[in-house]
Amino acid sequence: MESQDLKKAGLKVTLPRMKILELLESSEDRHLSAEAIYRQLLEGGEEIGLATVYRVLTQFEAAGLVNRHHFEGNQAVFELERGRHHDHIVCLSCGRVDEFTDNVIEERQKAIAERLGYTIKDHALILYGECNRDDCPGRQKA
Amino acid sequence: MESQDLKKAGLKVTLPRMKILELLESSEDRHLSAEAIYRQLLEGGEEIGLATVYRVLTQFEAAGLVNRHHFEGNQAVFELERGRHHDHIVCLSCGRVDEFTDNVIEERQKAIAERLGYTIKDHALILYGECNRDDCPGRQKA
DNA sequence: GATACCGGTGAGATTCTTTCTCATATACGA
DNA sequence: TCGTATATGAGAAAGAATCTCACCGGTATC
Repeated sequence: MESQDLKKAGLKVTLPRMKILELLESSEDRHLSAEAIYRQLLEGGEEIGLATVYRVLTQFEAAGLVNRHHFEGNQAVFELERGRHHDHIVCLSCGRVDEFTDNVIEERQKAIAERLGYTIKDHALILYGECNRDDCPGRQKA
Repeated sequence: MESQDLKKAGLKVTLPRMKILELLESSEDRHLSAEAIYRQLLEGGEEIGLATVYRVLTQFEAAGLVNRHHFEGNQAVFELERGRHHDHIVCLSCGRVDEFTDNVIEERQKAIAERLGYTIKDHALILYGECNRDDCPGRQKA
């Protein structure tokens, strides 16, 4: 029930917000750019402006409903916050994104920040590589 | 002798390239945006266009002379490659950047990539926080 | 039930960073 | 020194994200 999420976040339940939230929840690809969301909404017959998509996503981010990532490339991507922190590994050839967590790394990060005199607020750990999927264009046919 | 570096990188020794390289080597702040470099060149009386700064930095990056980072904020920053890989911790209040390395993290990253079926090409690990310097605007006077 | 209010929206303009275009200037081997 | 390929500078252009502002739709008020 997405409308609950919106109300909980202190946001009015409006059609664009609902549609965007639905799309984020149902999309196979968990990491979507604002443009991609906009396009899919148009294809779905919705009359939602790009400005609204950006606005809503920014509100969602502020409300903690989504996370914004800046992977390689120009546009930011958004993913639904699902309560489990994770980092990302991105295929440079096909754009595929996998998620992972590593407690050892998390602990080391905290220790490093403390040692250097920082109060850590956030972190970005992104690995870039080539994946081994058959349909990845970067893959040499074996 | 910067001109050696340029020749080694297969780049013609031109005035803009020399000046930009010198600036990167002598700057107190190791992480400079293209704009910042451009401004400092102008202040130094050089007649170098912004387009040239971007072009040269991109060439330097391709030649492995500099690294490009996308920290929080809109502009990329560039730093001279000094042969020692390191990650970054950035103060969200004052923009200060510190560098660190952690072999444990590096090893874990490799293991994770392998486990997920990726050949790792690069990685970005950036910690964001508040530093404890006296002159940091984010600091509460103690 | 009519009306005033207020946040939300869409379209386009705007900003900002970065890249591109192209005429001119420069480096460097012959 | 000359010739040619390459580099440069200025401005135009592209691309992402934000801002402006008139309009629209609920909601509250009477």
